[in-house]
Amino acid sequence: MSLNVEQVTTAVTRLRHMYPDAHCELNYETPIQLLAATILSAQCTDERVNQVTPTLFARFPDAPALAAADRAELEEIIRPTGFFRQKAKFIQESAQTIVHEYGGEVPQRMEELLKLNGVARKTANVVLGEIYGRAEGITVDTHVKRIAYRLGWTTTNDDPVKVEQELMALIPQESWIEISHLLIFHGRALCKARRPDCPACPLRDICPEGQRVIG
DNA sequence: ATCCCGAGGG
DNA sequence: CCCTCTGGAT
Repeated sequence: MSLNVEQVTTAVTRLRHMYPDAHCELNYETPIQLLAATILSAQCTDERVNQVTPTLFARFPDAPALAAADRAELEEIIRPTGFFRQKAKFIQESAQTIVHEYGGEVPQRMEELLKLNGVARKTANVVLGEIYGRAEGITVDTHVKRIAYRLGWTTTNDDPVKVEQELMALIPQESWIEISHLLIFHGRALCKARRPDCPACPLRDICPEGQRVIG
């Protein structure tokens, strides 16, 4: 067993102890609502997503409503999350496809989810893991990508698909859903993009980046 | 490689 | 001012 595989086991144990409640923090009631919230979460804190989704879901509660929504009204509601024109387009077109092609139900297969405009592997992995408990891959967002690279678990920091493949080869499948939540919580708390708090980090002894930082 | 895009922190 | 936040399409 390679060094990194042992490090992953060690890291998961420590992170689990540090963030026993790590989970998806997006608020939603239904699969289509999670899909919409996840699209909104691109380059945006989930805290801000949760500020707009109550209004969004009150006004457009399901796929038919989102599909038929007035685009300008939809854009206005989600504006604070940034990229609001693209996100409104993605949410509405996905809702229309789901209504017309999938009987109003969010598809349960990766292949079908990836056909939705605005949905790539990150969003598909969130939906599959959160709604159906299915781990076909690993959710690689900005936190997961950054921390995996710092830990030396991946060789690239700019190709999320390659990062996901390398992590899938390194991490046992039963941890695929959990690892993303743990790394996201860790990214927000300590292993931040700007000024990571390495002195407080429980992974410092197994982190090349942490040992380079002074403090 | 570039564009979409707002809000908060340093 | 610059950087970052559960990205994706062109």
